[in-house]
Amino acid sequence: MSGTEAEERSGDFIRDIIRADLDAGRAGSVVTRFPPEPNGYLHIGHAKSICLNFGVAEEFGGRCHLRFDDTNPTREEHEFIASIQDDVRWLGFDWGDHLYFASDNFETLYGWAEHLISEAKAYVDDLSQDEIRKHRGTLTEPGRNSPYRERAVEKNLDLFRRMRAGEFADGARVLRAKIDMASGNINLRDPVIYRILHAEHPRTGNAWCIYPTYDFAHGQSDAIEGVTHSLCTLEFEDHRPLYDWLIDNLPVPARPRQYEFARLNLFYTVLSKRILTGLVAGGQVGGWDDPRMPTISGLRRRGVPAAAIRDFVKRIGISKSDNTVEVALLDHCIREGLNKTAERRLGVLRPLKVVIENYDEGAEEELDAINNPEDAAAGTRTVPFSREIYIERDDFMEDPPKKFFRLAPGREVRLRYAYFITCTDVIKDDAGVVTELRCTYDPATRGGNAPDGRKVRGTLHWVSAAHGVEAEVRLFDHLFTRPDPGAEGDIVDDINPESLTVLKRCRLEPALADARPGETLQFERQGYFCLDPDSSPDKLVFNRTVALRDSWAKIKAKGAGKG
RNA sequence: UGGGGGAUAGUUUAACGGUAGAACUUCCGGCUCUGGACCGGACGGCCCAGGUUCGAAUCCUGGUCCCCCAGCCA
Repeated sequence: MSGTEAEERSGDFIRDIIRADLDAGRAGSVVTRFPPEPNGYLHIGHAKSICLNFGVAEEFGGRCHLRFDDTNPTREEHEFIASIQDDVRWLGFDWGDHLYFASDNFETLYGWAEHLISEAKAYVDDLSQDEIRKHRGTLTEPGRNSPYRERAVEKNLDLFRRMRAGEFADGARVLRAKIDMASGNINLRDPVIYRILHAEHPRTGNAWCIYPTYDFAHGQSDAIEGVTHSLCTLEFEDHRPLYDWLIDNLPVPARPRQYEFARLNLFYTVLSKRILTGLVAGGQVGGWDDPRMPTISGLRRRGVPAAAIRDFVKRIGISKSDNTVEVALLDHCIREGLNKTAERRLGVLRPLKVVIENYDEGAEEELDAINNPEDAAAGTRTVPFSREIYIERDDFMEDPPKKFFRLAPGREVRLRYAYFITCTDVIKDDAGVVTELRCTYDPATRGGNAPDGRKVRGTLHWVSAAHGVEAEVRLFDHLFTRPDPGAEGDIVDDINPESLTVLKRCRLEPALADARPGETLQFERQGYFCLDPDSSPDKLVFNRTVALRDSWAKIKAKGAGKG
C-alpha cells in the first residue's frame, strides 16, 4: 500500500464501515441524515454530528438530509425549526431539496402500526403509565406481561383506531410492540410505540392526537428517505435491536443500518439540551445566543467563525470512547483561523491617559498601520496620532518586576506604528491611583524605528484621546467554575459569577466605528473581537471572541508569590 | 447482581500481528514594531495478569475500572 493509499484508508471507524459497505456492494451510495428534534437550539455537540453526517456524504459522493424528528408536539416549536436550519446553513452545509420531517410520515407510520397489529406484533395496552413501569421489571429482573398483551387482533385494531379518533384521554392507552418482556434489553420489553397526546403539533396542527415515539419513527423515516447509514450517539446503542426489529417486521422500502459514535463533551461546559433550556428559562444567561453559551448561535455571536468549528470537529475525531475535550483546543482552532483572516486594529480596553509633553498641542498626524501582517492583500490604513493618547493600564507599572518589558518611569517603549516614548512623570490621585502619565517622544522614531538603531523591548497599542471612539467591550469566561458542571450538587451553583465582564468606556481607534456585523477583528495584543447585535452607531458594543495567547500572563502567574 | 458499550501521553486521536505516531496543552530556546504569529527542541502513553506467536496496543483467557439503559423524551 502506498503512502497516499494509506492516507485515503485512514479515518474513523464510521468511514471505515462506509468504505467497506461500498466496496462490498452492500450499499450503492451513501445517504446520511442529521435528525434534530426541534425543541432547542443546536450546540457544538450537534456540530460534531452535523460535520460527520454532511462530511461523509460529501466525501463519498452521497447526500445528507436534514430531518426534524418532530414526534413530540408538547415540546417542539417553530422557533427551533427555523434556528436549526439557520445554524446548519451557517456552519456551511446544504441539504438541497432534502428537508424532511418525521411528521410527514405520520400517515405511513400509522399504517405500519396497524400492520404490526394485524400481524399480532403490537397491542393496545390499557395499563396506566405507572402500571407499565411496574410491569417492566428492573435492570436485573425480567418484566411481566401486561394482562392486555394477548388481546385479539380485531380488538386491538378497533382500540387503536379509536385512539386515533380521539375517544380516549391522554395516557389512557398506548400501543406497544409485542417483543419480549424478559429481554435483558429493556428497550425490547414491549416498548411503547404510540401514545395519546391531545396537543397541537407545529406542522400537523390538530390532525393527530396520537403520536409515534422516537423508536417507531426514526428508523422507519430513515427507510422512507433511503438513508443507508443512520449515525447517532452511543446512548442509542441499546435501541439498535429495536431499530432492527421494526425494520425487519415492517414493509419498509429499504434497510438502513444504525451506527453509534461517542458524543462530544467539553470541560467547563454543559452540552445537555435540557440544562441549556433551563439556563435560558431561568435567566442565568441572556438567551440561546448568549456568547457564553456553547450553542452555535452563541458561538456565532461571540465571533467564532464557522470554519473554526469545522476545524475543531475535524481535530477531535470520531470514536466510541467517552471523551471530554479541553476548551484550549477550541480556542486554538478559533485563533488559528482568525490569525490568518482577521484585520488588526488598535483598541484600549482599560485606558490610562498619556500626555506627550514635547508633542505640539493641537497637532495631529496620520500614521500608516498594517491591516494584517499575515495577509499582504489586506493592505494598510492610517491611524490618527496626537499629544494625548490612551494606553492600556496593564502596560504601565511604577515598580516593574524583572521581566516586565512595558512602560515604567524613565523607560522607553515603542507605540505601535508611531513613536518611541519615554515616561518622565507619574500623576496620581489622592488615593495613590495612577491617573495619568507624562512622557516625551522622539520625533526621529516616527513609524516605530530609531535611525540610530537603538532598540526597545516593548511595543504598546494606543488610541488618540481626541480621535478615539468610545465603546463597551464584553469579556467572557467559562460559564461554569468547575470542569464537570453539576457533578456535585445543583449545577446552578457552579455558574461562574465572573463569566461576563463588561468594560465601559473603552477607547478604540476610529476605524472601529465602521466595523461590520459578522466580522471578527483582532485588537492587537488583546484578542479577537466582533460587533455585538446590541451595538448601535451611538453605542458601540464589542464581544471578545477569544484572547490572544498571553505569555506575559504566564510569567506573571509563575512569578506571583516568588517576589 | 440483567443487557449494551469503552479503556493508548494531561486532553483528543492514530496503529488493523512487524520501530507506539500526531494534534492540543505544558516547559525550554530562537525570532519579532503584537510578550501575537512563526521556527526549533523537550517532557510525557499501550488498564492489569496470564496465554498464543520469532514478534501482541492489536489475537485468546481471566480480572479491574468507566459509561449507557428501568420516559407514554429524543
